[in-house]
Amino acid sequence: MTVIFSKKCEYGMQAILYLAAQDKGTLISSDEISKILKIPREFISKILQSLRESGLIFSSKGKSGGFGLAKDPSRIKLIDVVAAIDGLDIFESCVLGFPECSPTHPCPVHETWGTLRTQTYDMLTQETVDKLKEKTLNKISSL
Amino acid sequence: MTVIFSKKCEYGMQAILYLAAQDKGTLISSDEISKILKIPREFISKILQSLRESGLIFSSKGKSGGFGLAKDPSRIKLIDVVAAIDGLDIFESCVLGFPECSPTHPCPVHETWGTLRTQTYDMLTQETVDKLKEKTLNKISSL
DNA sequence: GTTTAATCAGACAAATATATCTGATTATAA
DNA sequence: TTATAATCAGATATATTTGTCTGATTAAAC
Repeated sequence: MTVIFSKKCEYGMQAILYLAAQDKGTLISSDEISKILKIPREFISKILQSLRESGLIFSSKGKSGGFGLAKDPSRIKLIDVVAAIDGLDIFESCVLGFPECSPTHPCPVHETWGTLRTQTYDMLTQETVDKLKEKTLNKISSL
Repeated sequence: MTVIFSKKCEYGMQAILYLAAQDKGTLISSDEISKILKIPREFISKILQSLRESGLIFSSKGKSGGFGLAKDPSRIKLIDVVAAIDGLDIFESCVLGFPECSPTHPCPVHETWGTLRTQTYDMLTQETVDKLKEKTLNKISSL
């Protein structure tokens, strides 16, 4: 096994990209997200709830309710979803699993890994969901 | 939760680096590795067995037995340990968890992620355990 | 030869991640 | 006002990862 992000986080990113790909103001039900993205209904439902608690999306209850982005898509970054679901530990802890890996007690790959990690973090910080809208629509259309 | 490599894989890399940091020809017991690296005895034992099956290290049974590198440290790369324990799926599957993420059906971050992934793969391929010996000795001395 | 210290093998246990079930609550639509 | 379709909440179930236990096997040391 090797994972970058948990399933929850992957699904969360897919879902938020899906919401960002909709026309502004439209509400999407968890059922639709589940069907389109092929994610277990109850599972994505939980994930959407936690994204709502994190303030990235909002929800409307009752018939014809659903989910939508809670703020402007230019202000929602992939790293926000990662931070909300998986947390940012991965960007601080040692890739070899050594305890107390730091500049003063570096692991054997401390610097080289640090560079890659920073680049990854930057990428996730620069990628806002609106920048990815076109590509998301493209991907969705092939699902 | 966010993981790059599994605990098994992290421990495996630590252990093989530890073996590579020893004088050539010396055998190290799983008990020593367990104590120095603070890894549960029986757990690292299993991991060492699987690394032996993969041909990266060898073992000698009986009193004064133990483990050592099975080939020249200049020929053992970190990616070998990853391949043996976690497998290389991470370098092929979609970071957003989309099925069939490919150049013809790319996910929204397909290219940018691909670049980072390749760099990571290259790093793990270039880092042989002998190149890391000095740094490993340094780290070990602080454990 | 007997003791000792190591690997080896397989079952078992605990913790975590993933997924499902049940039913309550809410708000729209008929 | 009733039926419907949605979110919400908490408990439960399954799968995977991580870690432990027991004992067999092996080979060096005494």
